[in-house]
Amino acid sequence: MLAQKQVEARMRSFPERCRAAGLKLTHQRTAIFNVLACTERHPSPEEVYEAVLPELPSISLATVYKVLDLFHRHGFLRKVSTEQQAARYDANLGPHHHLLCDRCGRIEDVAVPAADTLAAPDAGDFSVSHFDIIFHGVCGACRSEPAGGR
Amino acid sequence: MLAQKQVEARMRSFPERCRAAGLKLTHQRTAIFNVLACTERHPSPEEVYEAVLPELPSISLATVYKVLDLFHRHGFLRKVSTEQQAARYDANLGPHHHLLCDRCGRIEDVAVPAADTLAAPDAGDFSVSHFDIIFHGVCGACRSEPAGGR
DNA sequence: TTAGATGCAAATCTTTTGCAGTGCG
DNA sequence: CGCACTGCAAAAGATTTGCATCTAA
Repeated sequence: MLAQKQVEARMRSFPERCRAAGLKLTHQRTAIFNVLACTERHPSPEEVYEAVLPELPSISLATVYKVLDLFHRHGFLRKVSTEQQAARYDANLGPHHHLLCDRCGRIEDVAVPAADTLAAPDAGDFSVSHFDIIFHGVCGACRSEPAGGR
Repeated sequence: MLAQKQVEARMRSFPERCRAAGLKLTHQRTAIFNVLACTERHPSPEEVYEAVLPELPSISLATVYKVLDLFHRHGFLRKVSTEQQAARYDANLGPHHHLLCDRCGRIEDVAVPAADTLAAPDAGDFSVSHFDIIFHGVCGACRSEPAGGR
């Protein structure tokens, strides 16, 4: 599952990574990162908040949101989407996947012939029905735009 | 891109599909489905609402939400996620993808060795940086549960 | 005729923002 | 000490719900 060694390695390098990124090392950030480093559960901001609450009773949910976003922007965390709250609809039921522009949010369809052969992996006790692939990138329009900036 | 023929085919079969699903055919539903059938833009509920407004000035956003959800549950539409509002975080930055239980929302990591060879497809003017695969299914815990229910 | 659908308004939830106070470097 | 960070409260969005009214079948 989640090797203890791996958790330790992630935590050990955390202060240095913050320094490298020019981020101050605070209790809140350490606690939040620790929660994420110790789990494979992919918690929501709310869940992260609840997980750090015992340790930092005065932390605010807004801080959790800010820190998660910060970590994500610095590549410390991955953001995983679940459709649960996403709400983008598509009437094209044929086999295809999506290109998502990380800059402007535009979504386009892509055919991915190679995906046909992509068998559901060893999914343990999960019974897989189908899968979606999201290719992240920057669309032509955004790429040709002057400045980037978030 | 989106062949006129395809749009027509989708719209032509719509009444029958509603009947088959035991859904009443209303102006609102037809207009909403038509918007989705004519676009590849993957609109949000809000965008769908605005698109049907000229035709049905008195439609409410709540109806759009209800109808989209209904269509999705009946398999008329795909729901595409974008992370933009999803907010599930993961500190595992290594190559892996995700299993999502459609029943309870649980997310698990999966290694997908075959995905390594999955090249970014012909993405037009999109420059792809990375991709995520979400395998949908039902987890063991949910599968062994008595009733299903939404 | 009537079960199912809509529209409205209010309630919920999630996420973001502004700002004053705090603490890391 | 100064600037970045936090906490709070309020704002802004997104989505859902209850209910009276309407309408497709």
